[in-house]
Amino acid sequence: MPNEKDMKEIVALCKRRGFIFAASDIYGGINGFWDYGPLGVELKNNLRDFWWKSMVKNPPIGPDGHPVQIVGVDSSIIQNPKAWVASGHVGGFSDPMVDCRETKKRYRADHIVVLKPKDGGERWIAVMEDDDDFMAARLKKVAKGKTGDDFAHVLLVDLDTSEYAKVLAPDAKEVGTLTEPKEFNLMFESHAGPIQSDDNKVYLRPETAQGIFLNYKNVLDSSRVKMPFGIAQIGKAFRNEVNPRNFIFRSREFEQMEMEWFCHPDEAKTWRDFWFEQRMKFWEAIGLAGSNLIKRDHDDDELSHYAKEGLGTADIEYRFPFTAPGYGELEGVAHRCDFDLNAHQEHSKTKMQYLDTERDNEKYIPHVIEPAAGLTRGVLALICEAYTPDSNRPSGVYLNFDPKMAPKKAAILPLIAKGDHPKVAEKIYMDLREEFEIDLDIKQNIGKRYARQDEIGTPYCFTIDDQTIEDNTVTARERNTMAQERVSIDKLSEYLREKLK
RNA sequence: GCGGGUGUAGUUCAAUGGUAGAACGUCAGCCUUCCAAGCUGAAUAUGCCGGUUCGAUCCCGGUCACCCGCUCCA
Repeated sequence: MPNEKDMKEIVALCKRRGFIFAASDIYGGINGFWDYGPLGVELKNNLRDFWWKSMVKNPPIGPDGHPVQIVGVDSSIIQNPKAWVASGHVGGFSDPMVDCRETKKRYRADHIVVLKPKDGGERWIAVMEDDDDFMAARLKKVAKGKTGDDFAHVLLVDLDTSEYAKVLAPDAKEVGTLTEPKEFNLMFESHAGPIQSDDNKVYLRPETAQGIFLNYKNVLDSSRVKMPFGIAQIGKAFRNEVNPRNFIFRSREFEQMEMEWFCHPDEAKTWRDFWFEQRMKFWEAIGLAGSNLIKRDHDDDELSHYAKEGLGTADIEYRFPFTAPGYGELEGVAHRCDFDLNAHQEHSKTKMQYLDTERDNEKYIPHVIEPAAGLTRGVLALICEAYTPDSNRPSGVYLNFDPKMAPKKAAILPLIAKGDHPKVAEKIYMDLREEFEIDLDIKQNIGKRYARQDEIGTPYCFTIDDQTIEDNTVTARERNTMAQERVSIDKLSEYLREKLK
């Protein structure tokens, strides 16, 4: 299947050409961490800068026909731990899990209900919470037709672990196979200061959003922003994922691009719809168009703690090779209500109310619409989308990056490594590199060099030949079609500028 | 965290209880007027730790990493 996008080959290409390496490769790697190589960092920066431009520097026109207002921040990765208590991450970002020694299955301890026979029977039957079908089937099988009413219902987490010996696990045949609950804390911990104790325990942020909420008041007091407005941030975030998988898709250290849009509660729906549409346009503008990009609304039972009320969350998902025919999340647009500002107001005793002079001096805590995108997931989507096997060209594959995203915009290639060609090439290179990311490649035959540029997704190659010496034109070779045209040397900047729009 | 699989050069693959090979890629030189051409040469590998053995890349144990399936995934 020559035209299938094979994840193994994509990963190999990423390493071979310097996009993405396993972190600490020479020590055998480390699970859940990846490094960006010379081309990977260019690609990531291009995506990052395009996001910043489309949010902060040149934000879209709002529904009322006027440009919206968004400012940026860059907050610390480590915050006062109270911030994570207030945000709900200390309490809610960890789950107690139990394993079954017999069946090797794992369950959320707080989702298991234990049925204690009212007649004093010694076998306590564990079932999934809120799953009546499962309970009925289970009781039919192991309790001879008794019903739920014949039992006292107790949460597993409320049992003493010494009582686990009586518990029959949900899929087990024998009692007493459940392990003690283990905490799965998804937040990385460290210590601020050289002496480790509980007193100076700190967390590496699991999302960049809280750094925005913590600075909401500072920004409001210093920046002359008015409701509605946004605060944007790009940065690293850390999660102790149980099981990092799928290359850089689920890693323990990753990068987010988040914008918190503050607005009057009555306008939340308008802005939620507006931002979702804008975010779709963003990804489409850099090449993720078509059926590989979809919208998906979250089901009620998967909503975050902050989004249970309100309008919920809608994801923008991309069909990665490893999720196909399904999709994987690229970005979520959530209605966080006033959850975060309320929580911080309560915990920090700092007033988060906004005095809206344009609404008759109404005081309110604004609602938040949050478009939160994965930068590193975006990079992966761009690579997967661009990866194009093509048996008709020497490289066998090329990366069809949108020119705006391509790590190198053009390569300058003297046809022959001798005579005047290299001199002219170097001059063109020096001129163009002031404005664009440019490769200068002199050695080896021209076919090899075209092929190499195809593999790293360089959209244009400018080749210097004898005619160049006579009339100051070069051949411009286009990556996708391999078509060539002659362009005047003094028009090359303009040529690239036009193509990169 | 569980189960299964895989670890040999940058990549894709060979081979072997006793000197680890190839192709492509990379680098250098020659050649070359437009798509990995040709010639010459070079560098680079048995994931890591331990055991058995005279000798282990090969057998065994552990570990790490990756892949698949569960589980999990604010």
